[in-house]
Amino acid sequence: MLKKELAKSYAPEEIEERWYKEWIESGAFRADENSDKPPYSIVIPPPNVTGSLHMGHALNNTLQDIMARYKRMQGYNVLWVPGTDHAGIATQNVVEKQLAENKTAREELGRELFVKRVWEWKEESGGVIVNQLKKLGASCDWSRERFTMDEGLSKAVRQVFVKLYDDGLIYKGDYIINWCPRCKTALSDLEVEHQDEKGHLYHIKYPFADGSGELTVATTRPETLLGDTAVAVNPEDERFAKAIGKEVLLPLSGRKIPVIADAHVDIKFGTGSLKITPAHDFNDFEIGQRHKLEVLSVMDKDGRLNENGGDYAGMDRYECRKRIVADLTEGGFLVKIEDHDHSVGHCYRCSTSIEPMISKQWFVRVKSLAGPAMEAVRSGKTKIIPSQWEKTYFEWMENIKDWCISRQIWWGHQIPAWYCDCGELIVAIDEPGACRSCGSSDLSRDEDVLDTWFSSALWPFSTMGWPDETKELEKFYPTSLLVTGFDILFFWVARMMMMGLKFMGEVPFREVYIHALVRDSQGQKMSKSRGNVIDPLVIIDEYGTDAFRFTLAAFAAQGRDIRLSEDRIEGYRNFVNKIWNASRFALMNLEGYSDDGLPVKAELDIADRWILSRFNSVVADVTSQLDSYRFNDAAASIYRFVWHEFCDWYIEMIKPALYDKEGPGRKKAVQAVLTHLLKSTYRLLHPFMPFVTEELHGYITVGAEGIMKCEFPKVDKTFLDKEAEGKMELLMGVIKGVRNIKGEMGVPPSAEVEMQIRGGSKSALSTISENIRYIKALARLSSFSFIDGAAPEGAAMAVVEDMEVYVPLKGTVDLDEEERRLKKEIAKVEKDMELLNRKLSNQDFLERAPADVVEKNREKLDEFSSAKSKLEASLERITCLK
RNA sequence: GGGCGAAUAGCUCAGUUGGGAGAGCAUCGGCCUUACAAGCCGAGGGUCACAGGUUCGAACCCUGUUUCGCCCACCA
Repeated sequence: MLKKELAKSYAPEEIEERWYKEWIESGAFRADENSDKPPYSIVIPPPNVTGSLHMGHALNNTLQDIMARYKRMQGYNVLWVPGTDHAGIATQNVVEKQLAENKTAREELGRELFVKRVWEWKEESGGVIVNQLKKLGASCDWSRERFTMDEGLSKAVRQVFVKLYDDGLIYKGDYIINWCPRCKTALSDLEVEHQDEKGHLYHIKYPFADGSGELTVATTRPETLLGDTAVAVNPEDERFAKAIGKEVLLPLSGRKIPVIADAHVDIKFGTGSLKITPAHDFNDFEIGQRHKLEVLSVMDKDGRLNENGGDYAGMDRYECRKRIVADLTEGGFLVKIEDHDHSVGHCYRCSTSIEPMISKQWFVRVKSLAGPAMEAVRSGKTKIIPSQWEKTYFEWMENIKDWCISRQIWWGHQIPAWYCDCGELIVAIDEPGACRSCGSSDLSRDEDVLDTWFSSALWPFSTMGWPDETKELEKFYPTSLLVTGFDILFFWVARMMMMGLKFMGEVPFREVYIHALVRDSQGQKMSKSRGNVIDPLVIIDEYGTDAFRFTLAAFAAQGRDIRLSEDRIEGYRNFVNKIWNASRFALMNLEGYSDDGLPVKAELDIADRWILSRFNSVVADVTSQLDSYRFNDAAASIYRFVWHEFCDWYIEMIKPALYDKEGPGRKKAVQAVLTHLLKSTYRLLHPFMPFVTEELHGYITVGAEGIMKCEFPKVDKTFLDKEAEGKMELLMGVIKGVRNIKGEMGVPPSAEVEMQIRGGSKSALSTISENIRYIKALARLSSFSFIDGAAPEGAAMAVVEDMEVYVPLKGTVDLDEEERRLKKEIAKVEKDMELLNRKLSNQDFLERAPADVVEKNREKLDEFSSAKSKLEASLERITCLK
């Protein structure tokens, strides 16, 4: 029997830990690859192993968990694959920092030892975020946890690389790339973050070699001057028509370089002539290609001037800039320096200014992969939600550039390419024993590793065992849903689309839900490097996981950033407590009750019919809201129902029955409805608040299985009851009318008053008399009567539908107060009437608006006008009494 | 330079085919009414950024403006 006493308020810590452990032990999260239930699969966006849970993760994983739990309860065979990403540069940086603290460096350790060291770090500290996800309640199938550098996933990476290479989609070559002088590696275009910086525009004279004057160029980067191999002007620019084809002398060096014409040069910008440094600027590189200019590199991998830098060799790039400017000034070459704001690229991992450099790198030719990836979205094979992101996706895909995939770091998937002294390049899945050309066994492997996102791109199928043909792939690929932030739409989503289609011949996911970013109070993205992070774990400690999760869901409106407010979290913490206490109340009143399910309809009272109707209507709402990823709407629907319908009204209405004041039959019926509703509400809430619902569910269902084995509530249309809802509206209206009078007239809520009702339709009156006990209890009445004839003297009055509700306050009634109150009510009604009158006297409205709209407005006007005359009559009587 | 989004109550935000403006928090007044003071009852509070347009009717659709945010882009 149910006889447990709950604590007075909900204390999350112990309960959360206990239940998570229980779920893991019972295998509740495990997907069954042999089950014939319909599959539903999600792969987690793998957090960096270096990471710790931030708000973005919390939101992302809460939404995934809501869907996973929802679908599981709906009877799907749910697979949620968890795992982490090796995060090449980020992880390497972490370990390098540790080495630096010990006054050593990776170069001193050597590659093998360094990589070993990173693995050790990963084994020790890499699991932090996984445990934090568990605190969040994430129902991942941990038995299938993956890491992007697991053996299986690494094999998948090599296989993909080889296939792309064999298909001519991977090539190696000398190109200008983004170089981070601190990480000492190439970066893809996406890994460069542009920021506006205040800089200068230096105007520098380049004298003509024939002594016929000079050209003045404008540059922001004078330190690259020694790498200039031309000066360009626009062919349309009449000012420089004669200069084209001449030569100029490079200042500080005297080297002769040609003046060329190229349409890229903007006539209106700067001086109209542009120095060309093909080795250190993306545009200049292209211009150089067009004009077959020499590519002269003047900088080394540290960002220092190299041997081509003459006197400046060995100097840091910024130091060099100062020196060159000084020397130009001294040599009379510097015309002027202007302030100039421009955007400068920075490394997304360490924020160092990017240096464009020529370097031999590996690239993926992505154009041919992008086509099918676009087509899949266009045709609806993959749906992006909210759909406005599709446009962004298409635009990027259409302008996609080759992807630089090699990185000059050690932590990651080493490129499966081997070189032989004979010049042969062998690309293979496994290390070749000998050169296939000359037979030499003296092969050296390419030093570079792959971009981290290369392995992430394979995640949806590599985690399921590809390239083997596994049951998992057969059952769970394509995955059902991907939940991610828009910040990695290109980095990750787009690339998964391309790779999935190429290697599986099928999209990686049916739907992609793009959620907002959780930002700080300035609207900035939260990140460790900015130091503006609010720690979700602190929030969880303070308010509990369920409250936190519910808050995130409630904030997760589509297409809008989230600025987390602690007030809201507190509010939802209170909501959790409300549910706890409603349950506590129920359990106190269920003693001796044995659950036989709902009684037959005939035994249900108006209150029961109403709340069951409301519940089923909310189930319908929540189901459709979750199906369309409107998490905030779903949260709001549940909140409103639980607090403002179930707790505020239903529980209050059934108290007398529970306190044995309405007979044993009624008590049992009420207990049954209460039990049913609580159980169903826990199930409805479980995806949002897994812990408290599981705990409470265990109290109310005796000896049953855990809540996760229960079915998510389904709409039972036979309970949808418009009649009951209409009658309840009336009853609540009367109760609110009396409460309003009390509140406004300074009568304490607990003081019992008399109520008289005058007028009203037959059906309204019978609804009231049948259910008068509810009104008596909730409005706290001492007595009640229907009256005919004259209105009572000295009574406060409220209009409810077509009735006048009087609360005689006799000696205590404050006439001035009642006069004020009535005037206020009248003013309110008049304002409403004015709007309606204006509408209804508009001929065009009457003619063109749909008939039902017109009719509705007419009815409302009638109601208001009748209410108004009643209020006015009452006001008149009050005034007479004064 | 291109694109996307936002502007609604003091604050944080909802508002899904155009049909009398909502929630939470905060504020004010009244309540320890035997689940909950993390609570209960009542109340006040908005020219829906601005200007036009479409429409019988606009927070919502169209045009323009202002402010803010984000993404992309090679203006030296």
